[in-house]
Amino acid sequence: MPYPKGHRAAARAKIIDSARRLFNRHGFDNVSISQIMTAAGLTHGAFYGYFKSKSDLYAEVMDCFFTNPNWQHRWKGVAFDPDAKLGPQIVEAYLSRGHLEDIENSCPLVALPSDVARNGNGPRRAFETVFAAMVELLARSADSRQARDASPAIAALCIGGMVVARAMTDSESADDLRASCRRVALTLGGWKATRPVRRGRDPAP
Amino acid sequence: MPYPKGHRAAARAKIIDSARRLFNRHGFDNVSISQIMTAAGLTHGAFYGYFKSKSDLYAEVMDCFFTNPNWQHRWKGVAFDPDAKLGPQIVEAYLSRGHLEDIENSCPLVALPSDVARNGNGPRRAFETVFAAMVELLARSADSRQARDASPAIAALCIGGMVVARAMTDSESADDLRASCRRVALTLGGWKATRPVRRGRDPAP
DNA sequence: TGTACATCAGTGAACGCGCGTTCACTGATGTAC
DNA sequence: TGTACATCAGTGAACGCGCGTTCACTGATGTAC
Repeated sequence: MPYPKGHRAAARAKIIDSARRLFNRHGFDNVSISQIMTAAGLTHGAFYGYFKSKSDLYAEVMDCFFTNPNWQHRWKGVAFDPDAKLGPQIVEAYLSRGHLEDIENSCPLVALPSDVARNGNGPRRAFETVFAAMVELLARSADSRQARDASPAIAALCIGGMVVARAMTDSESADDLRASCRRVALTLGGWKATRPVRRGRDPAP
Repeated sequence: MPYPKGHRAAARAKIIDSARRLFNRHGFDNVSISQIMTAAGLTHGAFYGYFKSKSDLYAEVMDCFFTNPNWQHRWKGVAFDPDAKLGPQIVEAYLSRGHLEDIENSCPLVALPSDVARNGNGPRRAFETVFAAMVELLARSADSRQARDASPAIAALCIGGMVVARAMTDSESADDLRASCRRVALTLGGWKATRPVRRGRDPAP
């Protein structure tokens, strides 16, 4: 045991974290193994000591938003109130300017849907799982049958709004779109506007 | 004038059409100039007689859904009723199984949003224009101020629903999601369910 | 406590490959006579 | 109508480059004595 216990696990986690940030920013196919490994503080050759191939990484990178029990920690600068309803807080956080701008820590449902759709079943199943987890969280906060039935649409609305807002050049149009989606999403869920406490100086959306 | 009049324009259009189909299916970065030119019946060297560079093609490929005056012809197998409201017909067509499966002729807002977000301002502006055209068409069919204000969210809902449905492995989940989005989108627009006449054997969504 | 050693995480040169782009050349065409 | 020619759309070899992947090797480490 020439290296400290947990060394390999820590290195592996660091590689996945580097890959997540780079994939979110540039997409699966525009990130090389060298870039990932350099960002993780290693050289490209070490990669194959941890993963069978580049495509093996795909599914692992998805494991973050909503499925991980610690999912709330993925939202930098947002403190969720565990005593209040989670649904409206998720909608607010999802459509926030923070989430729009923090590409690296973005929800993969927003950053990578086209890449996932073009790749194998591994990443697609991971994507499905994350989406199902998001829908489930929203449905749990629904008071009426109508609102519960609308949960998949509320999730699709949040994702679609962010995907389109990210593609826009004009930040004012993007703000308008986020505001429109936010209002409609909260109405669909039967929720009043809430605002999760922000830790940073992040201006309100 | 050693070649027939219009020869160049026709060849150029064919290259753009090949590029559109290939980009929709594989994404911007996974399609080579050779592939595009071969699909257009030419060799890769001829490309630079038509375009300055590969990225020059991006914006041109977006010019289809909604912005082109002939946009209705882009929907294969769907006949729009010009005497009825267009809004609900667009929602139905957008969230149809036909649109889900016909990747090559997909609306670029669904097929390419992540690619656009990662590329320069040219494709992004083209994307914005197509989105604005879609919102405008939806808003024109709105009867109330409330429905008109919801138009951007309706568009985002249609796009988000399709983007997520395309990423799913399970076609039943995808069908459920499309149905949920369709129902909610029609309600938001204040529209009753309509069904555009289908020319093909395409089963109803 | 000090030293010799076995372990194995990590290195970096090398591979074949396809990419975007360039450019000297080819050859089918419409035109002029 | 027949021929010689100028035009220019298209060809395909060549370029430098970075990719994913392999593998013989290095060298820092914890362990045994």
